Amino acid sequence: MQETIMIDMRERIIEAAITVAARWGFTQATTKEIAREAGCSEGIIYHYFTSKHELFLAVIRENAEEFFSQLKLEVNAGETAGERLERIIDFHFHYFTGKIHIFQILFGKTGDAIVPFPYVLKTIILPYQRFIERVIVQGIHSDEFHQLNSNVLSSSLLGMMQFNIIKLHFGVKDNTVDEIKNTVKYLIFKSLVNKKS
Amino acid sequence: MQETIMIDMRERIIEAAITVAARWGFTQATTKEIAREAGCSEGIIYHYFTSKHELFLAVIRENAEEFFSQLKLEVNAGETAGERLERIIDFHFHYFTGKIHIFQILFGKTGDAIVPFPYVLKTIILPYQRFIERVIVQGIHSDEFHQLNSNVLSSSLLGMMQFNIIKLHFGVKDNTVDEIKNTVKYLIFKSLVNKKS
Amino acid sequence: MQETIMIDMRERIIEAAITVAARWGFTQATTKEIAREAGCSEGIIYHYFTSKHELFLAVIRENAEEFFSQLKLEVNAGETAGERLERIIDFHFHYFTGKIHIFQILFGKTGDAIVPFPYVLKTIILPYQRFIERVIVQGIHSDEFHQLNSNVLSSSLLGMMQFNIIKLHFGVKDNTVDEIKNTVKYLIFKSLVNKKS
Amino acid sequence: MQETIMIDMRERIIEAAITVAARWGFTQATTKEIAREAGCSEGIIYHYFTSKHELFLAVIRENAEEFFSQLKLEVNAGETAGERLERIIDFHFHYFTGKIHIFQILFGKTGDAIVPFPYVLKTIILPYQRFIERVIVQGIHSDEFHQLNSNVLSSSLLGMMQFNIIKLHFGVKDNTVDEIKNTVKYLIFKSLVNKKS
DNA sequence: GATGAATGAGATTTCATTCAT
DNA sequence: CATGAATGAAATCTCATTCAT
Repeated sequence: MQETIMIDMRERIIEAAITVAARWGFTQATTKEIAREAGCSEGIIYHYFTSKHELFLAVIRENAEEFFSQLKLEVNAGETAGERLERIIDFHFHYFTGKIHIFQILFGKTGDAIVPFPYVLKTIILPYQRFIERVIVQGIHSDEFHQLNSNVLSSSLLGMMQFNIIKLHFGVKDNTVDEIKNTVKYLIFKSLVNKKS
Repeated sequence: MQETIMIDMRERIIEAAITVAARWGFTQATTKEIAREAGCSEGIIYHYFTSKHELFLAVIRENAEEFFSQLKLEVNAGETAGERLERIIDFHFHYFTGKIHIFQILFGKTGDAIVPFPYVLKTIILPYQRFIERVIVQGIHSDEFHQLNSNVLSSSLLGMMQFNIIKLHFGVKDNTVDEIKNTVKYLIFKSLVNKKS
Repeated sequence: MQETIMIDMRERIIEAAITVAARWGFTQATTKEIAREAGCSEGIIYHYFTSKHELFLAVIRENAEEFFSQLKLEVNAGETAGERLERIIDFHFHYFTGKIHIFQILFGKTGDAIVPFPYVLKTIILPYQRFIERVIVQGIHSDEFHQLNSNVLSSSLLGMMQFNIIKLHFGVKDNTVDEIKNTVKYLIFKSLVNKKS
Repeated sequence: MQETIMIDMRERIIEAAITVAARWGFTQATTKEIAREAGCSEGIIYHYFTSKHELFLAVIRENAEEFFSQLKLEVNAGETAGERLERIIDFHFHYFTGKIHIFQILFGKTGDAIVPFPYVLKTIILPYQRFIERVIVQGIHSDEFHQLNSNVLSSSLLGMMQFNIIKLHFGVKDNTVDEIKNTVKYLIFKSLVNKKS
């Protein structure tokens, strides 16, 4: 009857799966709960996905695609390595403080019987880290940045952003998003950037 | 029968619970599996703990106590704030690359139906972060460190250490533990330390 | 659109039902699978048949009719009881080594929640056995055959033909069809036929 | 409370499984129904068997063992091939008209999704047929029997016995067990036995 | 203390059948 | 006529917890 109810059931199931999984993880997300959240029967889930496992692989795949395409669009608008790195930080905080559900799914858990962490690490987190690393390497080559361990640096940047966002997500409001962003940027650029530039 | 086998069944159950939970999380750790790992019956678990939930609260509590007492012992041996911060980093990598099971339990998962993340955050992660923060604040007061946001800084340090350890734990050997430690220390001290000191 | 594709959807569903049911029985034959095999939607099945149960009753009824009409045509061409009995054996092996799926439907699946065995027994198997029995009785009356228990004899003939065909159907090629037929005929006629005839 | 209720749960589940499967086959035999028949909870089935499939494999294995050991005991008491063959027929009718459930499981269906017919054929029916065949071959070698196709003969004997028993099992009382046995024996021995012997 | 058989609630998955289009 | 999305009941299987021994 209502227009909103009529929109693509497959999409609604995926949205519901994210919402429910964000609470306690993939395994704890029951099909019953997902169906309730999506406002449909449990059976219909199996019309669109062959199993709960397939459903979550689809959730991850489709959200990862969206994340990376937005990330690249945003970051490539920067010209220097410094600008790009700053855009990465801005985008990360914008994305994960806005769409909090997806953050949970993509970065929040180290493993689950349904979607093992190694899979998430390989398909999402490491590609993201390496994307950041490439920006740092560019900066080093162009002499914009110091010769530092770009791999550990990019991993560290990701780690610090994540941890601060988790705190926010669980209601620990020690700082505003801007305060966090500024300190993170200071930390990174203080080490990386050549005095003159 | 044998004395060595008899020593503290309670302890053996806790150890087994850690081992099993390290694999896929608290919920996926079944009592059957824990009993098998501990070499006892399922029933006896309920003699020592009122429920699976209680068992894991005990696991967390007792490991947290051990972690914090070791941490303090190690860190307080440092005299200046700089020394103490360095000892924190050394201890963190030593502890979590060695006792990998506990790392998983304490820091690895953002939530679980059995042991909700907010509980872990409140009882373990935030106290740890605030312990680090106090060291930084000391350094600022003693003019050893710059006037920076100590809260974000300590959170960031925790986040970057964690992320690099997760990578190691899941077999991504981009760097040695020493390379990681050195870069993390450089990153932190470059921002914090006054030129003169 | 194409005429050839359109010809008798009902017939196509019945054919598909036989093929699918021959695999694992009536209950295991899902409407989804039948629809796939027939190249139509699941819904249309319910336009031609009120239920899956009705569909299989129709499958059995219509195939039984065809079988019996061919059987009678073939057998009645024989003049003596001996000739007729031989024609029954020839026809049975000819028909069921060709139409192996129908054999499975009519004789192979002895009972199922969808089409109970007593129904199959009453509507197909016993009428067939009694048809054979009547031929034997004729032979006895005409003094062509010995005075033997025609009921057990006809049942036995049916049983031995069935068992040998099942073996063939499941790939046990101990003998050729001709070897089987010859031995079965020898067995039956050795007992039945009067020395003189 | 009652003594009969206390006997081995595993055995009770197996007995119940046979009873229930005898009705509509393995697939139709639900764990709920088996539990009801055994007077226990559904869960306990999985304490003794890893799956419904395993349960039925155990049912088949254990009954087959019992059947073959009884068969051999009985048959080997016969001295000549003729005596042995007669004992096979007697035993078959005794066994399958008495323990009707097992007959259903072992010989009644050409296939089921849970226990595929090829498995039953290979592990039970063909070994049985070949056991009969060896007796016939012995008789041929000892010149007791005619030179006939022992394979088709043994298969046919099995087929005719089976078919007559199925009729009895489903209440078609055209003949008594003794009438059937006598006619089957006449049929077989008339063809096989040398005039003189 | 210790065992492990037994329970029962709940999870995933299947599928005949219906119904809006 | 024809489609296939949607439903809901039921089936298999899991597992924390209890309890007689």
